[in-house]
Amino acid sequence: MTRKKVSANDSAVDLRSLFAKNMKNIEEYCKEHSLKLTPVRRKVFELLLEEKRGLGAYRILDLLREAGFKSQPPVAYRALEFLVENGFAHKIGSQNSFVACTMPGEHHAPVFMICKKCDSVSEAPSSPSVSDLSHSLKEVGFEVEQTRIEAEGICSSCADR
Amino acid sequence: MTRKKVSANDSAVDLRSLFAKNMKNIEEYCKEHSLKLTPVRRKVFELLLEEKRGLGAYRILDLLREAGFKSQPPVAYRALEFLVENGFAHKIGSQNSFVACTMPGEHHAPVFMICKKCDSVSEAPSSPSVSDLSHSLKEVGFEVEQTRIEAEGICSSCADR
DNA sequence: ATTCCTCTTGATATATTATAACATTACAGA
DNA sequence: TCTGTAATGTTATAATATATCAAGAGGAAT
Repeated sequence: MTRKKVSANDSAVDLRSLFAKNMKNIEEYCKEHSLKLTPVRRKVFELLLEEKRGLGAYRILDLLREAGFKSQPPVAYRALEFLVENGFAHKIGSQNSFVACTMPGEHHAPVFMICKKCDSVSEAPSSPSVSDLSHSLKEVGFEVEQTRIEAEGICSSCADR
Repeated sequence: MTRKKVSANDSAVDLRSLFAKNMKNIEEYCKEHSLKLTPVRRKVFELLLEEKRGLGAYRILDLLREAGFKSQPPVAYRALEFLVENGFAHKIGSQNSFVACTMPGEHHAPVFMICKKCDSVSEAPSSPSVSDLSHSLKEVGFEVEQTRIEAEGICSSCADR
């Protein structure tokens, strides 16, 4: 199995275009569903996209202020609430932090991989085992509406080192 | 399939004996591993056992006080830390609450069923789909050390109503 | 039994995370 | 333009969690 070598520059380009793509996704989605992607909301989403770790609400608040918004806590929480409600972001329960979601609006059962070394949080491609889980819980009489899975461990880049 | 009718009284008996069994389990486990099940720790575990919902640290603190302990927040958090570290309790990330675990010390991948109606939190018998999950994450390069799964939905008693 | 060490608890203060409540502004539709 | 709804601004405070240092309790080594 040969693999093309990726230079740092290439990956920077990748990141930028990925960023643009995500931004575009959310814009379109909001237009289609008549949701208002206001400046604060957009900025918070940007901040989440730019950071591979989860961001706490107060960290976001700081970043908003650095970006010129003169915000108080509720501003950050409201923006996060909007993003989470509409599926643009997820809350990571185990660390009270937030991450961007790249599949706006798609009702999916997120699986998060949280690296103990570098704190990165990434969303796994949703796996069939999740629906297996719902089925097996149904057999115990529990009707699943939503699942949230957080896996702690070591991410591939940290394992490589 | 015939089913024996269970009276309220029977189930109360069941609950009491289950309680005793769990208490005994943890006592034995502590003895075997030379862990100190001090009065506060024991009481907190009792409180968790008695409550089917998750208990917040400050709720526990109140209950400790009602029980005659003159405790400050760190006391509750320390006891909870002890219980969680040793596998006697779990923290429910999505609600910052704690529940008793009935399989002391056994290294398992807990699955919680959280009822939206009655707030009950119960631990599901661990299902094979969880190890499937670990495998599929391994294929993405992530080495899972621990998983925490929280499923929200409707429990069987609430569904019956 | 005394000393020493370690673990646990006591107590105070403070950090961090989150929301309640109400005033103001923005903006779409009648 | 009026008017209603949604969004933001602002202040205050609630809820959750930890840092720090002092004091006590109990085991094990001498």
